[in-house]
Amino acid sequence: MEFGSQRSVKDEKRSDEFSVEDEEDRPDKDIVMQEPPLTTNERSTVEAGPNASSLTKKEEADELENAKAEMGKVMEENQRLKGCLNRILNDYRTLQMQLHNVVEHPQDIKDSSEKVSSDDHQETVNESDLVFLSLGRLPRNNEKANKVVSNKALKEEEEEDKEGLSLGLECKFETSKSGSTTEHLQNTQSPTNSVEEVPKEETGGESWPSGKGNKTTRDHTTVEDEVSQQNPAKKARVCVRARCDTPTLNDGCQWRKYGQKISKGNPCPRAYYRCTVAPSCPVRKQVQRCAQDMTILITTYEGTHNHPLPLSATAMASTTSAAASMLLSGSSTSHSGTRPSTTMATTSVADLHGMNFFLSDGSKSKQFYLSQPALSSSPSHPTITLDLTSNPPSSSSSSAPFVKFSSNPNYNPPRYPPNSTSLNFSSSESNATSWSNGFLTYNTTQPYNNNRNMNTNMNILSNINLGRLQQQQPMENIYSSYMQRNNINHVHAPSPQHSLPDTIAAATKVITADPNFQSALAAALSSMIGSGSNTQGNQQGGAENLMSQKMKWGELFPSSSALPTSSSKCSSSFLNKSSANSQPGSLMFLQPPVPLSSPKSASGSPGDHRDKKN
DNA sequence: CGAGTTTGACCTGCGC
DNA sequence: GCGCAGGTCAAACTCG
Repeated sequence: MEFGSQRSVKDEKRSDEFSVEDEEDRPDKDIVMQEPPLTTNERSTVEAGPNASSLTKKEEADELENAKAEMGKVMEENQRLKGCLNRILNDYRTLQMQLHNVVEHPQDIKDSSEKVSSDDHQETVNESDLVFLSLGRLPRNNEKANKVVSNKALKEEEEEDKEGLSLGLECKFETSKSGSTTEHLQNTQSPTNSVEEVPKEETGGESWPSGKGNKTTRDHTTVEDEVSQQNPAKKARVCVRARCDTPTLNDGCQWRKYGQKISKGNPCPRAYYRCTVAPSCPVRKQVQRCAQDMTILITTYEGTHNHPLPLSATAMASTTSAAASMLLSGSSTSHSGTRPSTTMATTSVADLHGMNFFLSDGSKSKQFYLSQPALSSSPSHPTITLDLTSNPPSSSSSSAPFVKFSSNPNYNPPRYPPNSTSLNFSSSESNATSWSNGFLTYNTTQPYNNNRNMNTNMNILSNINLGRLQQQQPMENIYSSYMQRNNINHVHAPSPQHSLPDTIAAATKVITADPNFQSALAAALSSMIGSGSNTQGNQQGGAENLMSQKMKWGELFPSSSALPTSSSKCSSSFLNKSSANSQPGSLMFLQPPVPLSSPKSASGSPGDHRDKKN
C-alpha cells in the first residue's frame, strides 16, 4: 500500500538522522548512548592494538579524553532528558488528577485547579491550557458534572474576555475565551450551549439530522433527543481524505453499512455506515471516493462514540474528535471577506502538498467558506477535513511543503477561506504521507482568538509546525503567525532569509504564548506521536513512550530533528497503530479501551469484510 | 442462523 | 408549493 511504501522510504531517509521514534522504541537507549560509537581514530587504535607505533601515548590520552568528554555530554543529555521526562510525567499525573477532580467533584474544580496551579509544574499549565480530549463518552452520570464545568468555563470566558477555545466534555480546549461571538453560539438556544454544544455532539448525545428517526425506534436516547432539540443543526463532521485502496478506512471501529446513495456530482456511490461497537452508538460515517481522484477515499465521521473504543480505534477517534472540537470552537466566530494575508493565502495550492486539516462549513450564516456540494456536507454541518493525501510529485513541493486549502472534501482547490481552521499534517515529501513525518500546522484564525481585532483585516493565523526543520519553510509559517499575532504587518509569507534562530524564537513564543496552540498541538501530537511507536503488539509502556516522545519533541523542537516516523499504510492503518500509545500518555483522556470481540468481523471495518468478498 | 450488505422506498430539509 | 438531493429505513439477500 502506498503509505507503507512511503514509510519505508522515509525510514531509509532518516536512517542516519536522529530519530525520536527509534529512541522511544528502546527505552533503555540511554544505556546504549552512553557508549558512543568509536571514532575512526579510536577504531584504528583498537585495531592496531598497543603495538601500533604510529600513535604516541599522548595521542591516545587525547583521544581518551575526547571520548570521555563526549560520553560526559551524552550522559548530561541523558540526565536532562530524564529530568524532562519526569517533569512531563508529573504534569501528566497532575492533569489526570485534575480531570479526576473535575469529573468526580465538579464543585471543587476551581479549588483543585488553584491548588494544582500552585504546583511548580503547573505554572504554565493552568486550567486554560489544558486539553481534555476524550473520545469515548463519559458516563452519563458524569455529564452533568461536566456540564457544570462547562458552565463555569463559559462564565470564565465571558468574564475574562480572553482568547481561547472552549469546548466541552469530550474534547475541551479548555481555555477562556471572549464571549465569542459565535454565531454558532448565538444560534443555539441554550445559553449553556456555547460549551456544551461540542460535548453534546461529541459525547454521542449528538443527534443526526434532526427529525429523522424520531418516528421509529432509533438509537437516540432521551438525552440525545434533548440534545438534538437544543442543537438542531451544526453537527460537526470530520472528513478524512486519504489515499486508500480498500473500500473503507480501517479505523479500528466496527461499522455496519446501512445505506448507499449516489450523490450528485460524484459518480461514486456514497456509503453510509454506523458504528456497531455499541448498539446505541450514534457515530456514523460516510464513505465515498473522490470524484477527481478515485484513489482518494473520503470518510466523513459524525458523532462521538458512546462506548469504550478498541485500541485500534482510539487514534482516529481522537483525531477526529480533536478536529471536530477545533472546528466547532473555531466556528464560533465568523467574519468574512478578509482573505488571510498569511503564508497560506499567499501560497499557491498547486505548490503545496501534504496532509491538511482544513475547515469548511456549508453554513452561509457562519460565513466560513463554503464547501462545494459535491460531497456536500449539509449546510448545517460544519466540516473539518483531515487531508491525508498528498499532491502528485509533479507539484513543486519542496519549496512549500505546507498548507493547501481545498474547498471541499473532494478537494477542488483553491479557495482560500477567509477563516480557516487547519491542522496541517503536511509531508515534507511530495508523495509521502506520514503523520509523524509531516509537519503539524495548527492554524488558528480569529475565530479562535476572538479578539478585539476582529474588525481589522488582519487575520491572525498562527501556525505551529513540527517537523523537519532542516527545511526552512515550516518555520516560516511560525514566523508568519508570530508576526501576525503581534500585529506586525506582514502581508506576504516571510522570506526565507529570516534567520533560523529568529523563526525558532518566534515559534517558541507562539507555542508558549497561546494555550490554544498547545491544546491543538497536544491533540494533534497525541495522534502523531502516538503513531510513532510502533507495532500493534507494542502496546505497553505507551504512556511513558508517548510522554517521552513528547518530551523529545519539546526538547528537539528548537533544533533540527525529525519527528518520529509512524508506520502508515493506509492512513488509517497508522492510526490503528498509533492508538495504543496515544491513549495513555497523551493529554487525551480516553476511556479505557475494551477489547472488543467480534465473532465475525474482527477487523472491524466493513471494508475488510468486503475485501474478503472481493 | 445470525450478522452484515444491498437496494428501492421513504422522509426531510432546502432552494427556487 | 414543488422538486431535488441527502439521509435513513427495512425487507430481501448474502455469507460464514
